Amino acid sequence: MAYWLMKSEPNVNSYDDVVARGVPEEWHSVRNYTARNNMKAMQLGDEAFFYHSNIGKEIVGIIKVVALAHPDSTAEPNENGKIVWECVDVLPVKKLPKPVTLETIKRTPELADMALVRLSRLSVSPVTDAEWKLICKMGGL
DNA sequence: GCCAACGTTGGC
DNA sequence: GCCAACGTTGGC
Repeated sequence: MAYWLMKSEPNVNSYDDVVARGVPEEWHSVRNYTARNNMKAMQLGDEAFFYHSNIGKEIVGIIKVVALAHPDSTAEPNENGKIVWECVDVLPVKKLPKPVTLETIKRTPELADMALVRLSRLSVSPVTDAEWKLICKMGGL
């Protein structure tokens, strides 16, 4: 069981939007190979932090992987007729009672080296067990 | 709105 | 295969 962090712009798809729909949904529109590869490495039941980029800049909840990587329904085939972009399907698990902000993460020595901080443009990144546990605790879980 | 970081593209 | 130019992401 591995842990991840997935970014979304809350004005496009917020955690509350996902909860309100209440059905599994594709984590579509990722167009970066590293992020895609991270999704291909995900297993059923893996959990991920849901991070609001641009607005809020904080981890607001937890989602889980309910379908392994499959072709992204929003992707166009390339010149060889292949769809290279894939995504997993996710469901919300629970909201963090206290969102953990990027600022807090940067100020916390144990978290300052997270992929979220080091690779700020990567929209799907790995989270270590230690980072996961600490953020859950800081988030009030 | 600016800019740093980084990925992609295309000329050579 | 290198590198300059350009585009995008996302924090500030």
